[in-house]
Amino acid sequence: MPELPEVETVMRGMRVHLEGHTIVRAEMRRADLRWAMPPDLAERLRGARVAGFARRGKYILMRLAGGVTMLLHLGMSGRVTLTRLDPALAGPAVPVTVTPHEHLVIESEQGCRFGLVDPRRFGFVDLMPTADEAAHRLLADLGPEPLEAAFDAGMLAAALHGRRTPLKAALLDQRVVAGLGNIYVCEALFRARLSPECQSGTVRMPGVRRLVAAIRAVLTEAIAAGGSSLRDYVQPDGALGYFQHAWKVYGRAGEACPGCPGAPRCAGISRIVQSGRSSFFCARLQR
DNA sequence: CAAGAATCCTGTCAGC
DNA sequence: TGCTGACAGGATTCTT
Repeated sequence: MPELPEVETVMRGMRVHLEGHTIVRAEMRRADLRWAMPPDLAERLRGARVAGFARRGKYILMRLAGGVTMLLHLGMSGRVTLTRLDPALAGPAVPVTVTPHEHLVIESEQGCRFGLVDPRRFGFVDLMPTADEAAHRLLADLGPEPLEAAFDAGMLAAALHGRRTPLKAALLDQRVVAGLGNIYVCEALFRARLSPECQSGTVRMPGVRRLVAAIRAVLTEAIAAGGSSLRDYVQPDGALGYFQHAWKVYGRAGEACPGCPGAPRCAGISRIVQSGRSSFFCARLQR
C-alpha cells in the first residue's frame, strides 16, 4: 500500500519520535510476515540506541548505534503507530492500539511506543549489518531515488530504452525507479500526458522529460500533504494524510477528466487492468 | 530474456 | 441482515 510518500512520512515520524532513544522493550508477537522476522530480533533490539533513519524506495532503515540496521517494509497494509507512554511528557496521551495484527512492539526508555500493524502480512522486517546495507538482496537492485538529482531524463530514457513492456509496468518496476506504486504511477502518467499502455521504449525525449518532472512533482506534493490516506493508512501519530483529495485519475473511473473540460470527444477517466493492476487514465489526453 | 499470471493474507465494499 | 465475489497501496516466483 504505502508508496514512497507514505513511507517517507512514516520514516520522518519515526525519526522525530525515536531518534536518539534507547530501546528498553521489544516484543515480536507474530514473526510470520511475508518473510519471517529474525527469531532473535527482539533481543537484538533490546538495549540498543537508535542512531538514525533513512529511506530507500519503499523501505525504511532504522540504524542502531551498534552497527545493526533494521529494515522495514510495509507491504500493502502495513502501518506504524507511535504513541507516548508517559502522559507527563509532551503530546496527547493516545490510547494504545488494540488489534490482533500488531506484530512488533518497541518501547524506548524515553517513553515512546512503536507498533507495527499489518493485517495482510505482506510487509516484513529484517536485520543486517549497517555496513552491508547496499548489498542486501532487497535493496541491491533498486533503481534511482526519484527525488534525487541523479534521476533525470537521460537516466530514465536509458532505463526505458529497448523495453517493450507497457510504460505502466516499467514504472512499477523498482529497478527502473524506486518507490513508485500504482497510485503515483497513474498520477504521474496523467500529469505527463503519457498513456500507461504505450510501449516503454518508444517514449521520446520530450515525453521522458515530462515524466521525470511529473514524478518529482507528484511525489513532492504528496509528501508535503503527509501522503494519501485510504483504508488503513494514517500517519504514525494518527493524523490523516490528505493527498488522496489531489488525485486526478486514481480511483476515478467514469468521472469527467479534469484535463479536458468540455471536450466533446473525451470519454472521461477509463479503468483498465494491466498485469493484474488497475490503471486509470484519460485516453484522449494521454498518448 | 521478458512479459504476464499466480501467489501470499485479511478486510472492505458492492450487489443480490 | 447476510452471503458472495471482486478488489485493494507490493513484490517475488512461477509459467508461457
